Amino acid sequence: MSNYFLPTLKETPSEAQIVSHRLMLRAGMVRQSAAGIYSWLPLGLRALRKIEAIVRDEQAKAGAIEMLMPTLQSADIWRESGRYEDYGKEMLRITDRHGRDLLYGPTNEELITQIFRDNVVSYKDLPKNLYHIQWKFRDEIRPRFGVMRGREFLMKDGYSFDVDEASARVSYYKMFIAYLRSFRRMGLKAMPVAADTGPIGGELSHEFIILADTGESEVFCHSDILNLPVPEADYDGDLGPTIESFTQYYARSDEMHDADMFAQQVPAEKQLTARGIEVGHIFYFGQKYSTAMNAQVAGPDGKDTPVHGGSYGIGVSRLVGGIIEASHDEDGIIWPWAVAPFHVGLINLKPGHEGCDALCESLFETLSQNGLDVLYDDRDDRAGAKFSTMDLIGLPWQAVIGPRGAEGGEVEIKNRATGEKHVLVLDAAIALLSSSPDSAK
RNA sequence: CGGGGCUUGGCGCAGUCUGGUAGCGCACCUGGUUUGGGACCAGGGGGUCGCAGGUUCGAGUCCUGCAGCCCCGACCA
Repeated sequence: MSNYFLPTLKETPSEAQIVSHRLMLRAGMVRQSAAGIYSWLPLGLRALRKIEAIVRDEQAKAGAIEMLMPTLQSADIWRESGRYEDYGKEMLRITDRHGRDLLYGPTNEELITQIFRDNVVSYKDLPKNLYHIQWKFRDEIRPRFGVMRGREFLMKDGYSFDVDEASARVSYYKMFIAYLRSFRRMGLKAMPVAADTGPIGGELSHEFIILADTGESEVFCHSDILNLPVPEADYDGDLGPTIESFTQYYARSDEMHDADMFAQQVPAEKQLTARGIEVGHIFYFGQKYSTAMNAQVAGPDGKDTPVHGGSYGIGVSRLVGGIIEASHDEDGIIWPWAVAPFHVGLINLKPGHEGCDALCESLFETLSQNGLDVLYDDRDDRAGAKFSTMDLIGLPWQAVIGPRGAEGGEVEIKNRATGEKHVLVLDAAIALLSSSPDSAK
C-alpha cells in the first residue's frame, strides 16, 4: 500500500450529497473531472471490474455473446432509424475535421442493427444475443449523485434478435433470469418491476430496482417479491413459470402505477411503496429498428421478415454507487465479497518489526497463492489511522498483525460487516480468510 | 431549461455587510517525543482569492459581464 495509489480523504468534499458519492470520494475510488464525468482511481476500477466479471459470467451462462462497439458512432445510422432528431440535446454531437457528423453513443440499437443486417440473412442463424460493456454518454440536464447519474457511464447493453415474437419472448426471459442472478451475486436484492414500454406496448419491459432511500425511482409492489428465490442458471425448457413466479405479484414503477389495482391486488399489509435505484432495464421492442433499418432474415418459407428485437441494459458504473448505498455504515463502505476491490486488508501495525514483517509477508504470499486479492497496508503510520482507512474502504476481511500477537504467530481477523474479531494462528487465519464472510450476515 | 446556492493553498472553512498588503483546521515537509482506533511539541513550504472588464490612491471585499460546480423540479442505465 505504500506503493499503491489510494488517496483517501478524512473530510467529506462539499459537493457530495449522498452517502455513496461521499464514500467513493473519501475512499479514493473516483475523482470528478467535470459535471457527471469521473476518473476511476485504482480502487474504484477494481470494484468496477468485479461487477463486469459477474455480468460477463451470467451473460455467458444465458447464451449471450460479448463483442465491443465503439463509443463514437456515425450520425448516418441514427438518421436512418429516425432517432438522430428525436434524441434531442441529450445526445452529444461531434463534427470531425471533414465536417462529418458523429456522436458519442448514448446506446447502440442502431449500430448493432447495422452489424446484424450486414451479416445475418437467414432465420437459421437465430436467435442471437450480442452484448458489450462500453462507456456511454448522455448529456443529462442535471447529472448528480456521483456515478449514480453521471453523463458518462459504463453500461452493459445487449441486443437479441429472433425470428418471431414467441422466440423473442424466450430471449427476454433468459435475460430476466440472468439479471436477477447477476444482481444477487453482487449482494443486491433487485426486484423486477413492470416498466413503461413506450410506443411499442405490451407487457415485456421490466426495470430492476434495488431499494434505497436515495433512489430516484418510486416503486409500488407486493412485498413478497423481495424474498423470492433467485432462479438457477438453467435456461433449457419452459422459462414461463419461473418468470411468472415474479410477475404474478404487483410491482410497478411510478409511471405504470395504478392505485386502484394496487389496492385491489395487494393486501394492505403487503403493500410496499419505496424508493429505489434502477440498475437494469430490459425490453422487447418488436420490429421497431429492424423495420426502420431494414434488418431482415429469410424465413423457412424463403420470404424476408424484419427480425424481432429486444434490448437489455445494466448500469455497471451506477452499480458501484448502488452497492455502496445498499451496504455501508458510519465508518465506511462494506463490500460484499463478490464485488470487493480486494478480499482482505492486511494491516502491519509495526512495519520494520522483524516478527510483524515476516508474518505479514507469509500471510500475504499464502493468501495470494490461494487466489485472494490482498491489500497490504505496510505504511509507517499509527494504528488508528490504519484501522480507520481500512474501515473506510470496506474490504470484507481485515487481518491485523502487531508485535503483540506476532511472537506467537497470531493474527487478528476482523469481519468488516459484523465487526467480529478472532485471534487465530496463521493456518486458522488463512482458512477463515479464504471463505466469504457474507454468509455471516 | 426554470428556481436557489456556492467558487479563497490538496481537503474543509473564515474573511466580503463596513475596501487598507490573505487567515484557521486538516493534509504536506523537517526535527523531536510518541505508537493496538485518524497523537503531541517546535519549525517550515505552498494561494494570479473562478475568469474578464470597471470604480478607487488602494479590490478577496464594491459594480458589470461571463464561466464552472452543487442543490430542488420536469427527463434517464
